Amino acid sequence: MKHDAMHMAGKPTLGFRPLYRQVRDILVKRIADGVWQAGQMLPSEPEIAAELDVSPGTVRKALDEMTAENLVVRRQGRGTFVAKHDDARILFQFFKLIPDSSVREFPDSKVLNLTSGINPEAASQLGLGRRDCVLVLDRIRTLAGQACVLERICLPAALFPGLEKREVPNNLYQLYAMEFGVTIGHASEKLKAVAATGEEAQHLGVAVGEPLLRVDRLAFSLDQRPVEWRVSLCRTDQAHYISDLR
Amino acid sequence: MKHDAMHMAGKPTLGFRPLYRQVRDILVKRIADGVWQAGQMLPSEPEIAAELDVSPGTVRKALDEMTAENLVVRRQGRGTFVAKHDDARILFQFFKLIPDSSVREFPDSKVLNLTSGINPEAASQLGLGRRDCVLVLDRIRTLAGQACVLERICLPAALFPGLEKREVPNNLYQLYAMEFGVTIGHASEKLKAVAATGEEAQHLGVAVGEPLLRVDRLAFSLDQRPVEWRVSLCRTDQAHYISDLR
DNA sequence: CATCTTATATCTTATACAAGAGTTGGCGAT
DNA sequence: ATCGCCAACTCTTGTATAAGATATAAGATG
Repeated sequence: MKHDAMHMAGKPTLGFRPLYRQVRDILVKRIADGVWQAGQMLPSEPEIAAELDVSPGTVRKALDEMTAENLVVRRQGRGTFVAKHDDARILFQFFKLIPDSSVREFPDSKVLNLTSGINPEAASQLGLGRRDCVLVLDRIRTLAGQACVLERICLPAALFPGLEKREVPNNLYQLYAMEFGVTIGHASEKLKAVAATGEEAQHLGVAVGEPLLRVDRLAFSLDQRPVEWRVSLCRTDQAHYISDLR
Repeated sequence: MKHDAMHMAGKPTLGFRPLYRQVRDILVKRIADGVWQAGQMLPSEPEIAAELDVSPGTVRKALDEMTAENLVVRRQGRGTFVAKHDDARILFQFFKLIPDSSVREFPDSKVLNLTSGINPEAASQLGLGRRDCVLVLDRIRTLAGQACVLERICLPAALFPGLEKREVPNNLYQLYAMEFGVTIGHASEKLKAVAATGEEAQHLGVAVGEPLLRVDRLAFSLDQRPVEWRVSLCRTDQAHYISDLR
């Protein structure tokens, strides 16, 4: 009775999704749509199960996957909560640069520039039309008292209306989620070592030609669409980028 | 009856491990000890369950975790197999450098040097005594026809007896597993951008001072002990290092 | 104010059945 | 008699569900 979906098409296995994955999709969509907001507690597993008319174990398996993706946080005896980008664990999910000889810390930011306009290269990266409006934010970040990262962040203007006229906070991904309903789910980064150009060197306080770590990041929202393109140039003389291979 | 372990100590919760995790530990140990070798098929879930006197679902949950850690590979209808380092998926688990404009490929290697002796710095990284013997392997790797990576690999000599007198293959982690019973479970890498020194520049065919990506990797065996320290210097003018953030 | 009870959340374990993948053996055509 | 095909069998992992254990916090109780 529960497997009607798989028998609708001609071939049973084509287009079939397990029940727990369908449940997962429903729950993810609710978070993406802001029905359940960051930090908020979800209904209990039995409640969700009753509402969707599945067994609690199936809901649980859906939440297992979402936990593995850092989308929700579970606490036994308390409940299940939508992951928030200011939790210590989630904060460093997307910030991989740490000082060589001290504990992990979150950097300060100073905005250099914030404009909007046509930008074919960024539009292409973000999967937009060549003439779609793109927001471009330049800023410099400070780690352990030293100017350390110079970055350019490109966003689809359509998704972030009014961002230009706003005070830009340090924690961008929290802003995206709270004010614009855009939750970053994952990102893929490409790293290179490059030589500092004149302007870059000046901003970071290093000599021209000095090696910098160039991090090219494309970040995706919960519905798997690219929503941020970011290129960061990092001094790595007193810090390093960490990557865990499992 | 199954929870005796938790009642032995004063506090119930201290030192208590769920049954499925105990099963996981047993299975991991069997792989680590070579009882089940790379590529080999494990007994079926019901068989393992009967042998350990737990329910199949418990074995299954243990294998779920091991699958997530890339330790085993499951194939519906076929069986569960110990992960092998020449499977396409596992191969690139530990090799993150890919050419800018072509498909992923695995590099060739040419050994420059292989020695053994005292090396306090490497010994410290590997958690050995300062005077324990360390193997040091220098080699250069070629990607898409271009000398691309210059790396130094340090190993505890005690774990790899006779490695010095042996032909060193391209795929080291497969060698560790097959010939020395050492399976790499995970690794943590620290990345920096550095300037090429004279010798480095010569080996890689770049100018002195050219930016290189320096990857400092510590790799751990299944029992969580560091067994390989590797520093790789990479040209990134035609390749990049990828990192997925989830 | 400390302790116990209770309600409710997640966590663990168990069981039944479905789906995928070889293997085997029957059966007909050649 | 032999080859090829296909159905049935049997083994595997995958999915769905349910019941009891454990953890947490709030309220009752002394």
